[in-house]
Amino acid sequence: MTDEKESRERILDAAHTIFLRRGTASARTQEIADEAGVNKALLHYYFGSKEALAEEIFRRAIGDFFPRFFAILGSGLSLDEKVPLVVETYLDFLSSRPYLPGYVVSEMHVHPDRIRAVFASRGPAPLDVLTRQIEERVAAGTMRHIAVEQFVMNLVSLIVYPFVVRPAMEIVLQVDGDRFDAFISERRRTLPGFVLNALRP
Amino acid sequence: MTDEKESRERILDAAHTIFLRRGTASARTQEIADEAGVNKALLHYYFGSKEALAEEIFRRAIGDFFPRFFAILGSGLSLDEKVPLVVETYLDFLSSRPYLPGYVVSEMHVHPDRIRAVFASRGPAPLDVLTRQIEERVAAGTMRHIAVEQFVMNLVSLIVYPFVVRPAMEIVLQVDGDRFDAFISERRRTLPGFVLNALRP
DNA sequence: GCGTAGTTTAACCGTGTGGTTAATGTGCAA
DNA sequence: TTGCACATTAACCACACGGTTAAACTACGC
Repeated sequence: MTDEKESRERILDAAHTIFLRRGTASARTQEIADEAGVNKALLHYYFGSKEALAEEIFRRAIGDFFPRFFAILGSGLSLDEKVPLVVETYLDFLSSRPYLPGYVVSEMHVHPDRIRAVFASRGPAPLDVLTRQIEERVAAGTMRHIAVEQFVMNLVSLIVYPFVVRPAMEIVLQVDGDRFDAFISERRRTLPGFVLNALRP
Repeated sequence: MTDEKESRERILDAAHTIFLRRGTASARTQEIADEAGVNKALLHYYFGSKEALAEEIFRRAIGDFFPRFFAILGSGLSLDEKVPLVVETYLDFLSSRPYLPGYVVSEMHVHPDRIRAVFASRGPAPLDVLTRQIEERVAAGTMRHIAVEQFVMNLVSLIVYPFVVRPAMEIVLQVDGDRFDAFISERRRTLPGFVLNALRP
């Protein structure tokens, strides 16, 4: 074929779609091949096995996740600027990728080894800038003390968790996408204040 | 056999163990049968299909989750008592069930329909008590306004999320269980203050 | 036009898996 | 002791699935 996009790329895109929707274990190589408009054998020609393809997709999915998050947290912005920016950026990012969080969680639950493989290449999270900012504020008496890891975990939890339980949310709130979006919009407004306020002395 | 526990119970226990560890799709009925010390056919004798068994396990897993949470939230305790109690209870609950959150998320991601089935039997979450308590405080000027759903979501996020990403946590923090436990202990201490503080006017 | 290396396909293959079957075991009521 | 319903098993089965193979198709340098 060699049509428009290269077959290899098309297979990757298709794999992404199918793996994220069905979960790796329930995804069928045939369905991926179909989605890519390609013979199933071609998929093995390029990637060797379903397993290898799955790892590639997982690496990409995670690669999207963390860097942009820690880029903001590690930047020179002040805390008061950082928190809203992280909230806004991350909520937008996740809003446009409904299947991503559930997929990542499922995958890391069954294949914790894969996380290790991904994190082996990048270093550990660079939190020194943030640490210093917190310490300064604490010293200045404008903020309660909190361990950096706890701070980051709180921030990430508040941002990501609703997407992780989105399927349940939509049923509990009796909604389809629209009301969920509204729910997230409200979080965009309120979360920064919530987090910053929580640490006032 | 009819040994000690009834076979049916033993199969359920085994299924719970295997499904939670491997994820439903990757779990093998043979492995469940082995774990239960039982012939594979017996499992079909009692439950008809792997699918049916999986639904039963999911229903139980979720059944453990929500009721005890909303029981506390709906109780007559004051907000200042409720929040710490929820944090404490829920963190303990999850600490002793490491695979539960990941399993539930995976499962609802691939089978959103199952959630609907479970929530059809119980009603929607009873949040009226909590709503009133928030309104009273807001009226008294001792609390910022916040929508109940947002309040609950924030609370649950902060409590559950670390367990959901536990496999990644343990790699990022370069730890096995002990340091994760310490991390959670610190949350038990700090979360109630964090949440309550966040809503001061 | 021809050779060659890289793509792509149709047709297979082995097997792991969920599920079935028919026979045997077990306890208990009459 | 027999009859009967429930419980349990060993041996099968069909087939969906991941993976293979050998041949054909393309493009491109010479």
